[in-house]
Amino acid sequence: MEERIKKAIDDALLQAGAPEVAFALERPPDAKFGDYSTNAALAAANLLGKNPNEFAKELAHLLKDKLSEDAGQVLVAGPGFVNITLSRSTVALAIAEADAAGVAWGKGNAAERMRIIIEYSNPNAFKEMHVGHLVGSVVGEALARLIENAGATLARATFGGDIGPNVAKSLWALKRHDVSEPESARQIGEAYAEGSRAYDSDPQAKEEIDALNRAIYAGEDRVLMELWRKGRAVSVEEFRRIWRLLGAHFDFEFFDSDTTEIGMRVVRDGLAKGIFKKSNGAIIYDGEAKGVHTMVFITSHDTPTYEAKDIGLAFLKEERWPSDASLIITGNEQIGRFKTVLAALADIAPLLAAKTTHIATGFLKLVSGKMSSREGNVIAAADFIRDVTQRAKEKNPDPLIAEQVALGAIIYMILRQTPGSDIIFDPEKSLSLDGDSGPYLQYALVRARKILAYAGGEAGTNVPAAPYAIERLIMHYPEVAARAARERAPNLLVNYLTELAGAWNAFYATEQVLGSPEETYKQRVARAFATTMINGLALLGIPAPEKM
RNA sequence: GCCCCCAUAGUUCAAUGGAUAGAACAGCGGACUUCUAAGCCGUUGAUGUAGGUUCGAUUCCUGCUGGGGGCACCA
Repeated sequence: MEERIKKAIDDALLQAGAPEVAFALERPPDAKFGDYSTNAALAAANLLGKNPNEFAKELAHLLKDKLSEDAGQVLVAGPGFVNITLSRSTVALAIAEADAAGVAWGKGNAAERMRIIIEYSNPNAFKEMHVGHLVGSVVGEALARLIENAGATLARATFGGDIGPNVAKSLWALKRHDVSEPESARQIGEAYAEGSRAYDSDPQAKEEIDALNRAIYAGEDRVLMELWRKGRAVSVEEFRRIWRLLGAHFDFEFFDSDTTEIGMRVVRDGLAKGIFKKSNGAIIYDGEAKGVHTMVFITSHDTPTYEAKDIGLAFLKEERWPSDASLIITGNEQIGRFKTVLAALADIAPLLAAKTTHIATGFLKLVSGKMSSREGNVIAAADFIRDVTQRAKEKNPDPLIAEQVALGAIIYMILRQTPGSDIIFDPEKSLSLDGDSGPYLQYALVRARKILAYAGGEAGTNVPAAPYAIERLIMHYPEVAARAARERAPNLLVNYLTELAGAWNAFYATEQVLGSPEETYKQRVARAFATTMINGLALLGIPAPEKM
């Protein structure tokens, strides 16, 4: 639909003597302005030095003609917007299309020939996954699904930390307590906190931990490496459990230890070419000239920093899964770090750097302040999910439904905001199960499903004279899904689905479906709504319960 | 000290340079003998500050105030 209208506007502009004007075509802020609105006349009149209102009238006239039976009304409003209200039959056709398309409803082709690799979640083994880590997993998975829905061929990657000083801290404390068989992510996480405190307060511990770190890189101490392998396995098992809950899965699980060798090699090679330089025994990238932070890539102890590993990973990804674009999703505290890494990569491999994009997610913060695993005021991801599930059980004791509702609430909370901005939540009040929330969307769907369970017979006859508000919203779904993918902004889809659920709930409250004169048509609307909601929730990773 | 980000209602969030700045929660007030009240309807209430660009600024630019993040051997 959107494409047809765009084409008509292009043609009309050409005919009016204003070809190639950039314009916006959007859903107007208020339904009374119609189904589509364009500023084309404003833009063109500006360029031609004409009166916007008069030009808009001319354009509206031409458009009405070109759209023929699609257009019910084409009107000029405000400073010179051209507003298009579709005809009854065109809206009904869109609803029939949504109904018939099923799971294919809303699939796009904008990214059809693209191979895209997306990296997210990036947990640290030897630390417990806390609620903050949910953000990257949830945002990454939603983006992955949106981009896939836009037609791209996608690979999901995650880059886990399994080597480096933080690992040494955890192992140091485990050794201290003579643990040789770590049993839980919690135990390992607590060991990390202990090692971390000792590192900061006890000089002798610091020395031991630093030595341990080098020993892990060297990999020659068999007892130590055995403990490392076991601890890592326990951590990874926990990550996978949480990924499963969130519906995330990865084609590639990379680890630090996979990237150290190639990262070191590339950086040393860059040193020879003058891209990096030596400073106090370390190999650094001097970012001054490019306006980025100067950072160490290889330490004076000849161990790689995360920066060198990121460089190594970029090459490793390219080797394993060549792509047209590479997306890396991390917390926004890493923005500065990635500017340096990408600046360095641009010097080493310009093409690789050009197709790599860093996307920052917001930080999840407590009302009381920020969480820190060393200070121990963290909420473990697993505990958090369990607590919210518990609260959901107060309304519905069914364990499966409670879990679906809880995950819906958590994912919604994370995805509803503009990407990159911090998320603040109050663990006391916890998070919302009503109003603007995941369960609000789920509940609207469940009500539609209930009607459809009762309904039967063929649908689509008895079309009421004027479209319902819900119909006019449903038909915009493919455009919203496409835009959310293009702008890497799942919140656009969240906002839309919330509005959609509200329109459905209003419809539900005022319109009897079963037994009404327009029953068969209303059933079709209900099915089109359910299809849209199911597909939309799936893109976000929010479960779609059968009952609530 | 330098770099980046942010500031919208009591609170948590929206708003490709465009139309009367939208929701939700909290508050206040309603409806309902009907397909599930995690719902529906009504209502009170906001762009930090001073300028600039523009036909038009929450949006772009500059100063100020306030907050967050980052800045060589941590991730």
